[in-house]
Amino acid sequence: MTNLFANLSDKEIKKLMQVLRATTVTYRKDVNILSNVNRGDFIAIIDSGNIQLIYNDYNGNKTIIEDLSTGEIFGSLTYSLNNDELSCITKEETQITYIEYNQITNDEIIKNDFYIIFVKNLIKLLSDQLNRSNQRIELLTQRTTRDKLLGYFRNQVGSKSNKSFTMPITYTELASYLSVDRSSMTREIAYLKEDGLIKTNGRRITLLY
Amino acid sequence: MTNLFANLSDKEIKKLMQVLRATTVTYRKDVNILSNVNRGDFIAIIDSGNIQLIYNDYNGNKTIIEDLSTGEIFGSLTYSLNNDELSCITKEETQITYIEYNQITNDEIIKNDFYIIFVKNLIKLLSDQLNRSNQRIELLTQRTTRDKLLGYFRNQVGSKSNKSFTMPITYTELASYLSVDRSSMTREIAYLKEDGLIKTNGRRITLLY
DNA sequence: TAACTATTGTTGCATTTGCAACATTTTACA
DNA sequence: TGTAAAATGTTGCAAATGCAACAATAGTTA
Repeated sequence: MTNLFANLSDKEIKKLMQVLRATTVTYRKDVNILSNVNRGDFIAIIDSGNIQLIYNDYNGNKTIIEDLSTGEIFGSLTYSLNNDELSCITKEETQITYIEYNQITNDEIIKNDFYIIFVKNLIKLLSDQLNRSNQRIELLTQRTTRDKLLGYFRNQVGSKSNKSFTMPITYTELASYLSVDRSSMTREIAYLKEDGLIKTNGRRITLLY
Repeated sequence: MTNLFANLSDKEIKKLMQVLRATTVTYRKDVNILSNVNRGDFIAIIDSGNIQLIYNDYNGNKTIIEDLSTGEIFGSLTYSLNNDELSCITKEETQITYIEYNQITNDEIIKNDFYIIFVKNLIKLLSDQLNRSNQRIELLTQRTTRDKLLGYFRNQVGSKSNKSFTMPITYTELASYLSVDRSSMTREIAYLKEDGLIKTNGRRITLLY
């Protein structure tokens, strides 16, 4: 369940979906879901499943811009999807709810007293997404692979005292997230171990400084 | 004037500011404005002036994460500002309006019928910011300086037919935005010219492909 | 307008990184 | 449980890039 409907009862959600004129679609695996979306500003909520936003370079390269799963949102509110350089591929069977941006403030919806909860949820969701994007920018602007890795590791550790964490994604995905070559990244992780800055045990990483 | 108050009359804005318990502060040049903010979620709107969000590396490096000016917003809704790795410096005399996040949905404000306009403005502002961040991520994830530059240039040209534009920022700032070494970037621009991909005349750039 | 500051241009060099081409290990699933 | 697919590890090499150290302009302000 997405946070877009947090603090709302099932009944209220149902009512909300109705006045928002929300539509729900289920896609098979490996479908480009934007190819048949009739445009206009919209929000898409991933009810279940997993999608990837992929940037198609003008010279044919593909870059995974973002990997989104249950509860996360995307759409023209988060990305400029009006160019054909972005495609959006389901990585498994995926259910998506679409809401048109203009419906968010339609005449009917604002009569409901729970509307304010919905609005606050939406603002929270957008700002969370913005925080994530900006956190990634912080990492991407690091000059070296080493600094990107250490930045990521420190984010994961946060303010925990034991300075350990288990990788929430694969190393392959991490390389994509940090936009570095995977093999070079593996090499740099080896150097980090040599230099005594980190210790690893499979997916478990400990900062030693 | 920020877009946060678009489509609202002066009277409505005044009322809104009052019920939002918004506060306005003016800072001198080169002040770290977050050092004395009493935290909690907030939105800051730049009424006039210019600020830079700066990431302070654990080893002393500083990176300009973002450069914001009149009309733009920042705050905990857009950045995790609770760590002390980010500082926020005014680059000139700057006036800022603060709104506490929790006030956005307080009891008083929702009685006003113009509230819905404010909400829609806020959502628009957040999503614009998100679009900007994500557009930057698209560039930062390009593997080479060449692709970053071409990506930026193509964004600037957009769908214009003449494929020309005038740089809205300095080359120095562009290097920071793309997170590449400035001198290397200058070199790459020279290569792009040699290869006949672009033509430049000072700040004026033309794509030739 | 003189003097200072910021921006832009240039180049040699060391280092980092991407790329390619593998071997090995783990995971998924029929 | 066996097999295919995905993830991880390794390494040589060429290319891209950061860094440093300048010179040359352009822009700003006393």
